[in-house]
Amino acid sequence: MARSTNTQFAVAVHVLTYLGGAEGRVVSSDELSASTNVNPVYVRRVLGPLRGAGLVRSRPGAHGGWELAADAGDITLERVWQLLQGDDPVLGLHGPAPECPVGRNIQSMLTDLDRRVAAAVSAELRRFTVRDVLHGLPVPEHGLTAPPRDGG
Amino acid sequence: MARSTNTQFAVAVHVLTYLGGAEGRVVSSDELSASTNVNPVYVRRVLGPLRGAGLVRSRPGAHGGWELAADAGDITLERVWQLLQGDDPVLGLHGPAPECPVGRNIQSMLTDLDRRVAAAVSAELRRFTVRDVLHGLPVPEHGLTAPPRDGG
DNA sequence: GTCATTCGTAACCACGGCGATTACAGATCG
DNA sequence: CGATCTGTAATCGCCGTGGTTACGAATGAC
Repeated sequence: MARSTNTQFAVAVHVLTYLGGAEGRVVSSDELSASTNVNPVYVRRVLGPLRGAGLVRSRPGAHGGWELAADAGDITLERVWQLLQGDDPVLGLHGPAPECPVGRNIQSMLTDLDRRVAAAVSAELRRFTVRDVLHGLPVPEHGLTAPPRDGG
Repeated sequence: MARSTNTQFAVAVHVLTYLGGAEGRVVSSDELSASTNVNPVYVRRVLGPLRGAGLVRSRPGAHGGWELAADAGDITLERVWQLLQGDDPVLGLHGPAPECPVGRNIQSMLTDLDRRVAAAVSAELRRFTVRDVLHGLPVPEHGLTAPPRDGG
């Protein structure tokens, strides 16, 4: 499934926010490493997909480093999540006995359920951008109060 | 954080659904193991917290086994999730440099964000019960379409 | 009472993911 | 040229997950 002890998303959001606060200054992965407290190599590894998606730019060589390639207000956390977690299951699935029809049916239900939960996570993350993290998350209007169940 | 390759939730839902379809019959962990394709010891380990919460009953000895202790329509998947995943972070957090004020601020933002996402997951899972998994998940009314962002 | 069955739980092991670390090639600037 | 910084591969240790074994206790059949 997606993560457990996977810190890529947290590191990515941290770095993006840091860059958003650096106002165009080019920041080395060493400096980013100092703030995130993770290895500079790991920082570059995490930032790779973000660069591929055009969220950040990097420049090698002396006085090189990283900077945002888009407005902080245009980078949703959903985008970051999707780039780093891809389509990994959120809930975690198992591999039921294929010869058991009951098991196979439950498996397809769980897969469907996972899709819905992943969509809920995406929807929540879509509400926030790097700018929000930088300036403080907006007060929640929904998301902490839950709708009633369907099947009740 | 919560899980990555953690299958406890999936196994639990599988077993609860299986028991819900067994209509009061007492089912051994060996039989549950055969359907879920995981070890019977692991089945019992996963079921432990559910028994503690009164969702299932177990009886040792000959002809012993497991049965539901509540109506399948009263067991929400949110309850199962909370019992097994507890308050583990959903997004996965890192440990930023404590001496960096920027880092500490971002950390608190990420913790807040994780709470919201966890609430969104809970809200989605609250819509479904074991009965829903048994009879088929209801058609989604919301959850696959996302609300607009706050901070835009 | 005796024995087979099943849960309860602890102990130990193997596998795999995560992130640190090292190493080295390529790019860039003074 | 030399210093700096990215890009990337290779390797390592740690830890969570789940499998496996083992043994005690509870229950029912006989």
